[in-house]
Amino acid sequence: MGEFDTFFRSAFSVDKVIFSFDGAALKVLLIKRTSPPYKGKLALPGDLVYPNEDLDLAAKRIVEQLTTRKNIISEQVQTFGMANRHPLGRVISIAYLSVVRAEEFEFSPASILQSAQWCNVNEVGELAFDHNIMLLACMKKLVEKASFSPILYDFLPSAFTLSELQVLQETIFQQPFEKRNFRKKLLSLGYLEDLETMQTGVAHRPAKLYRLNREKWVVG
Amino acid sequence: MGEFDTFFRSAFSVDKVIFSFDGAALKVLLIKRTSPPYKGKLALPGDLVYPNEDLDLAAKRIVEQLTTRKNIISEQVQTFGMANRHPLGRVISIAYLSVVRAEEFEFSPASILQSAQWCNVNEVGELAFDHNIMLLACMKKLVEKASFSPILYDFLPSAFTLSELQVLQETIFQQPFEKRNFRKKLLSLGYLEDLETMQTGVAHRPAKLYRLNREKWVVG
DNA sequence: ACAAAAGTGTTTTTAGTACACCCATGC
DNA sequence: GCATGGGTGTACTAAAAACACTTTTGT
Repeated sequence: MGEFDTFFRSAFSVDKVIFSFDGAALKVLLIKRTSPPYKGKLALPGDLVYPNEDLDLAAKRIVEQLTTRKNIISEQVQTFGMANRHPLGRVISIAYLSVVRAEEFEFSPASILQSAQWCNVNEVGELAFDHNIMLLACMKKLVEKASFSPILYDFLPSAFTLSELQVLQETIFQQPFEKRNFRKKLLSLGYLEDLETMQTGVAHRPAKLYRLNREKWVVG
Repeated sequence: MGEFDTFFRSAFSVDKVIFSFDGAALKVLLIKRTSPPYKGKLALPGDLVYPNEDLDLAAKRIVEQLTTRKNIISEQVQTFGMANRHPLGRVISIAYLSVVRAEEFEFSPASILQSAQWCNVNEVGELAFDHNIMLLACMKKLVEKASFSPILYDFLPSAFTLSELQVLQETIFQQPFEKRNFRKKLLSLGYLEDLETMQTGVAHRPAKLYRLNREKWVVG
């Protein structure tokens, strides 16, 4: 038996963990599977990778099949390769992470057919395949990245208030921050720009709006 | 054409980035390829994954083919999946990282046949496949992990001096540390135990030996 | 005695923590 | 005018940075 017969009998898939934030909780995009295996079960959106398709492009394709938006960044997180993880054959799966704003992530007809929905990450229940483990790995990665990259700002609109940012960080890091120290710290970092405009239509003193200046971001 | 024919024509391999430290520089284990493609070229050790073999076990197997030692920990780093990365077919490769002591990593007959050798990571030249990129990704991962896990202690013998530890950290983080502050910091962390023995046979004041108490390690 | 690396204390600077009150808007 | 969240300053504490000399061994 030649190498081809022995080894070239496998497939790989990409599964997407797409996060958003609704102002109170971290959400993940799930679909209801329309075909076996695990038909009818909630799962992460994903697909097999075409034989001549780069992995990163497969991740991009899967996102673009779900929404009418373009240019969403995908980041590889981890590969899941237990021999028995897929009931129909040897399929390893590479988990990719994206962070989006739900308001801008308009569902495509294809994702509506699959009952795409935003679920609170703490209330997803049992998912198809090893997708619960994938979700946990991506949540961990998100927390890691949050300390060293501007990834959390992808959850927010381009203009946001410091309170919105604080609630987001408290949700992701799962700890409360003291208001004055939080504001002092963030403004001292120098990458938030005061837009010199205000919230409107709120039943309390309106907050200043800020934007992230990515050029001024420095690691750490 | 069914799903099987379309998709189940791929293979995956595991490539190992095995690091050691010779007291001055970070080293990586390379072999000389004995078969095409890239025959005769330096490469990371790796192999195709068997159809019913877990990925993590494949990583373990590849390490165990290289040395007479057992129980070496492998950690998954990143998956490389450009469609054209392997000249003979669609093969994605999962890079795994290990940290070992070269003194204890006795080469097996198989690795001697492949001219296994420790190369300074800054002097590897052009490697087979996309292995230069893999090496860089694993070096980055090593630096990341070094801040949050006791991985660097796998480079050191069980009894080591603070100076050895300092040189190691300076090499990995590529920055010098001030001696007194370095020692104060590390001893304050509380996970180094004074073995109450000394170096012998050195032409200067002998240093105290310490060991890592992994139970006392705390994250951060 | 000298070369070579080990070992140690104190001051200064910086970053983090804790804490309480006034402000602007919608209703 | 009152409820709601926005916005600010200062004192205290802990950690990090800077810095120079003495000690122990082999040769």
